[in-house]
Amino acid sequence: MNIPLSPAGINCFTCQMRDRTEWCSLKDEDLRHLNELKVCNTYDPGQIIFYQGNPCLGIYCVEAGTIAIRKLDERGNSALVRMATEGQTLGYRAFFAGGSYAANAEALTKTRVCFIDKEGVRALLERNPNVGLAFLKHISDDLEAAEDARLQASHLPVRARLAHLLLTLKDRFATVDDQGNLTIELPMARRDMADIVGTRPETIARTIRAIEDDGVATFNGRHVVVPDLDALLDELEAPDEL
Amino acid sequence: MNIPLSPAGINCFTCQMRDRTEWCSLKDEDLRHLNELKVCNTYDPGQIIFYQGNPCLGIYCVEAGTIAIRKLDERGNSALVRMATEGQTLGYRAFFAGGSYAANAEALTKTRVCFIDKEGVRALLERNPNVGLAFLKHISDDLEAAEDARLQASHLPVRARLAHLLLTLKDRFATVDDQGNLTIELPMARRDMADIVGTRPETIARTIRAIEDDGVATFNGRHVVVPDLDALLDELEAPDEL
DNA sequence: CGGGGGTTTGAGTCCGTTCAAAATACGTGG
DNA sequence: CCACGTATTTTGAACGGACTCAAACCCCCG
Repeated sequence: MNIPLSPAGINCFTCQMRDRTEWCSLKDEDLRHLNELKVCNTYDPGQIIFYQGNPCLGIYCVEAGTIAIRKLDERGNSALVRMATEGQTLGYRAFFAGGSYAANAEALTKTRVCFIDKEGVRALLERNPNVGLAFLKHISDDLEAAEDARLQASHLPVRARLAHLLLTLKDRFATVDDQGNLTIELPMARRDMADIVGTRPETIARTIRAIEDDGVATFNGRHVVVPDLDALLDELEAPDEL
Repeated sequence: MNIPLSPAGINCFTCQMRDRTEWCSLKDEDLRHLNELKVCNTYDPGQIIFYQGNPCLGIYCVEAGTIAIRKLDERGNSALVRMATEGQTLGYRAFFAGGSYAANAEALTKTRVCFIDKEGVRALLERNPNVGLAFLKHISDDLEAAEDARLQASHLPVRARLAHLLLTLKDRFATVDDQGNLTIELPMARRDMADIVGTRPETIARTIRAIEDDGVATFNGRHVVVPDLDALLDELEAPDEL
């Protein structure tokens, strides 16, 4: 297969993503240090970057591609906790809590990831307190998102939650086609959408059907066309207005 | 009413809870600083310590009592995000994310809380890097708990989730009665249990009924007797075994 | 061209909700 | 200490959304 990602030998100094990461406050010496510590790897779709239950050996920095954080329970139920794209960091929760990873990280697309080993992270945290603050902010945001998701899941019907997912994906995967329609290229299978919304694939299929019947969006495999964004926005309200 | 809480003028040096908080690594000079910064307050049941949507002015440290963190959505639905008791810190999520509080904090019992203002927290963070690490650990644990709760909520029936809640409350509110039975004194109303489990009060009532009929526990207002802990533990499994 | 996984559809069931009313607990003032 | 009004909890009946089980379908790939 050909290489959509630039060759290895990535350099933190020239990394386009750095400003969006926790490392954005690092300068000169510290940045040089990070650059030496990190180890780069590429993954194909479907490959697992780290496994739920494995001890945390360090943290990962996504340079390119899309990754799914998927959590499994004892009986094989799974939930897609979150998705990570360029500039995001993975595995920090386990690192700070000091235990094992609580979820799998699975590449959805071709992906390039930098790994920074535990000791290295610790060293950088010591050298630059801003790194710690950046992580605190990041985790705080995640926590709020997780709690919001819980509220949503228990009070909104599947249809509203699916609409919410589409709007989330829009920010990262949408383009505008020749007719001026909004189109979204879904980065995941129906199964994954079910996991993320907290339901079954059958229900996702039926809900998609219902949304199409109402003319809010048209689904064609992973290709979604949204003629009127407002109509999709309206789906977010719970079924009570007048 | 009489005074279950000792008089004001609390001192961080003698605070029994300090070892359990993020401040456990503070020594001498820093601790003195914290002691001067903090402002103590007492609250009666039902009083709000801070409001969802209000800007974060600092963080709170619970010295005695039980507090409910309750989140409301636009339509008046509420969910009990978590409960906080002695030694826990509140409001740190908003502090680090830099925005407003994402939930109400409401005293469930008589409560004494110390407030540390934003600037003060910042100063302590700078003086002692361990404080930041302690917060990172704390938030990481919260994040995992929140994500677990989400998985639970979408895959387990109400009955299992209620059992889970009872087991959580056991750690903090259970005693053993004269016959050797485990008894739990619930710190909240049915309404709150519904919120925490993510359902309606009616369903909680019915589920309690079902649990009683099966002899797993006996409810009498807020007084719960559990004759056999194992039976309660069994409720956690999903309804599939043989 | 023949699998094989993922997706869609269908029918039936169950769990939890809604709406409404009865019962109980609680706090207040007489 | 009791009576009363209010709020919470419990119960009932009917409805509905999502699940389960199972079969048909589709698309991709070898």
